[in-house]
This record gives sequence, C-alpha cells and structure tokens, in this order.
Amino acid sequence: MNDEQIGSSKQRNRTEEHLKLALIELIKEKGYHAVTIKDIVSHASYNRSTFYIHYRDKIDLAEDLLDSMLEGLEDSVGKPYVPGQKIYTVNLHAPSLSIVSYIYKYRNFFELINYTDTLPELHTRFPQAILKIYKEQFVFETINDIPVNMDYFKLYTAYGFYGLIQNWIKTGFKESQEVFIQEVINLSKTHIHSFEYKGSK
Amino acid sequence: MNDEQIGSSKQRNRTEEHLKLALIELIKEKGYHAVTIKDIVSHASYNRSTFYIHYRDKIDLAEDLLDSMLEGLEDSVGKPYVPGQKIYTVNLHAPSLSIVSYIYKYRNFFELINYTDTLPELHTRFPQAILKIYKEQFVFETINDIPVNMDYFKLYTAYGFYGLIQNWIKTGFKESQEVFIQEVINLSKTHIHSFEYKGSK
DNA sequence: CTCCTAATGTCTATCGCGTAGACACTTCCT
DNA sequence: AGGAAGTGTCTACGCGATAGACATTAGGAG
Repeated sequence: MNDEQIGSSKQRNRTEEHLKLALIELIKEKGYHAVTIKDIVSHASYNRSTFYIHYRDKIDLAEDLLDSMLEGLEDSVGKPYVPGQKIYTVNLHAPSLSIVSYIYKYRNFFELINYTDTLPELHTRFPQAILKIYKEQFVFETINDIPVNMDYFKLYTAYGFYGLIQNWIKTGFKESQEVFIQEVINLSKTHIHSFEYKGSK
Repeated sequence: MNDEQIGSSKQRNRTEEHLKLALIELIKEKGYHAVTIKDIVSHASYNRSTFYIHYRDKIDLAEDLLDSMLEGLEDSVGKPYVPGQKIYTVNLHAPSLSIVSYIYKYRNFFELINYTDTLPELHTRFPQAILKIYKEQFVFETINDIPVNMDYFKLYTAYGFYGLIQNWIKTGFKESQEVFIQEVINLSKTHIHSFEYKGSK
C-alpha cells in the first residue's frame, strides 16, 4: 500500500501523482491562477513535454486532482450501497471516523480550502461530496423518531459536519483526530438517535 | 527552483529524491530498522530493481539522505571561507536565520530527530554539522573581549544553538520562525558582542 | 496602440530509466 | 526442519521521459 499516493486506492500513475503534488504546493505558494505549467513540471522535476503526455492543460490536471481526492473520500467510507445487499449497523462513530482520518491523512491537499485563489470548484464540490456520502451511504434515525424530511435532515447534518471539518482544517488540526471525532459524535448525539451504514461485506 | 528536492541546491536525481522521501516517511511510520527495501520502493511506486540501480542497499540510501541534508544545511549559510577573500560583517541574526529557515523548510526531514529508531548517525552528525558551520563560517567577538579559547567558545555556542533547535523541533515548531530567531538572537546577545560572517561576494 | 517576452499547445525522434522476472542466498519465524 | 519474506544480482525489453523546434496566444511595459 502506497501512502504517498493522492486520493483513492485505485492504481495510479506515478508521474501524475507528482504533478498533482506539485500543483498543490504551488497553489499554496503563489495561488492557482499564477501557477504555470512550467512551474509545475519544474517543481516536480519533469520535462514540459511530459506534462502534455498526461494532461491537456492546467485545468485538466486540476480537475483530475479534485476528482481523485473526492473519489477517494467516498471510497474511504465504503463501497456504495447496492440494493439487495444486507444493511448492517455499526457503532455511531465509525463512518465519520473514516472520513475524518482520510481528511487528516491527506491534509496536505485539504488545506487548500484555506486559500482564496485555490483549486476551482473546491469550495463547492467538497461539501457536496460529503452530502453525497451522507445521502448514499448513511441511514439516520432522529431522536424519538421525530418525523422530518430526511433529505433536508441529511443536508442539514452534512453541512454541519462540513462546518466542523472546515474549522478543524483552518485551525491547523489543533485537536487530534480522536478528540475531534469525539466532538463530532457528541454533537451528533444531540439530534441523531441511531446511525446505520449501508455497505457490503 | 525546485522546492520539492531534498537538501542542497545541487542538481539531483528525481527518482533518488523520491526514494529518500519514502525512507523519511517510513522511518516515522515503523522505525528505521523495520523498513525494508520492498517498503521503500512500494511506497515510492518503483520497481525493486530500480532501487538497486541507484543504491547499493538501505544503508547507502540512508547515508545519501543524511549527507545531502547536512550538505544542504552548510550551503544554506553561504560558501565556505576561502583565504584571501574579504571578510565582511553582517547583522547579528542573518546567518542563524538562514540555518533556521533551512531547517524549517525541510522540517519533514529534521523531525526525524524526534524518533528513537531513526536515521543512523543523525543524532551525532546533526550537531556536528552545526558546529562545523560555526567553526568555518562564523567569526565571533565575546562581550568586552573577554579572552577565551575560541574553539571551546564555538563548541559551547554551537551546542547551545543545537539545543534550542532540537527543542523547537520537538515542540512541533510551535513558535514561528521569526519568533524563534528572535529568541536565538536575544540569547546570543548575552555573551556575543559582534558576529562576523566569512563569505564571498 | 505596438513591441517584446513568456507561456502554451503540438509534434517528432531519440534515449535511457524503470520494468518484469528469474535465480541463489540469507534471515527469521514457529 | 520447513516455509515465508527479504536481499542482491542480472538480463532483456518497452515505454515513458527527453530535447528541441515550431506556431500561436496572452500579458505587460513603454
């Protein structure tokens, strides 16, 4: 298992990983728009021609980076729900835990939300990805079975979670993963009764 | 300028940089002795054969890593003193500043001093490298020109500086570079009167 | 506005690094 | 004693990285 790779567990191209890495660091250094292709290949020690073997342009690279990271975030929770497979319950914190630990593992990437001139679409697609996970992979039960629109409920809790995540990142991961997860759990307990996880295995 | 490279400003091999990077991360993860060559190449996404193209064994890689980093530390201060070239005075903090900023820039590597089962020789050669810089590149004047053995004086101040550095690293770089440098300067002022820098240009 | 420089995107020919895989040997586990 | 995992060496091969030219576009300075 290669811990240096970016994103999900899929087989990935080494060179492309390095180009993505370079993009991340250069965005932090000078902002997305100021980054040139020369910068990227120079930073990653490749020839400019090599870049075009792998990507069409900077946007193509940026999209691949964002896609792979958010895809990895989804995969970190578990396989998407497949109708017909059994649903089983896990303890409350397990799913959030895997999201949190994924973000922490790739904090080098997720720190990009601290920058204004950053990866295009990051600020919109990151929370959307969390919402997608909540929608497709989690099943909630509200306290005392208060009847609510579950779509709204998931929207509400997903963005609440996103807010916590964002703050955690912005404050430089001051709290440990464990402490942070515990806070998330405690907050969840104020309005979520049970927490199921749709998944295979 | 490639910021991702490890160590000094010399031209370096891309693959070797990645192997070094992998070694650093694996030492932190499982300790130097537990790291295998398979681990390294797997982590850096190379074939095992590739490793032997560049290095004889793990020790060879470890030595290259340490050598390149300490060499880079020396180079960061300036070129070694060449007899006949003019000596000029700089403000007190400039030389320490470059050492500090180098260490901070490559903190990923220098954090290795926090680990017990870490790079062989790191704990001895790191302070020695600082001492070497003090000996070869700096000229001190003690307060009120108190007569002292300058070799001892440099040994004393170099290891004092090393102690501060070590503590700074161990506490996770809590203080900013600027704050830390200022503390070093203030402590230096208690016993150093002037501070010259042997160098070219 | 015009000039000039840097960056971009495309293409080609070439080179060499990284690859897979086999083999013998050692170490360590149980 | 047996087996699994790691090590070091070697060979042949393919593809990925390289240098460099070229036309075009974008942006900044005067």
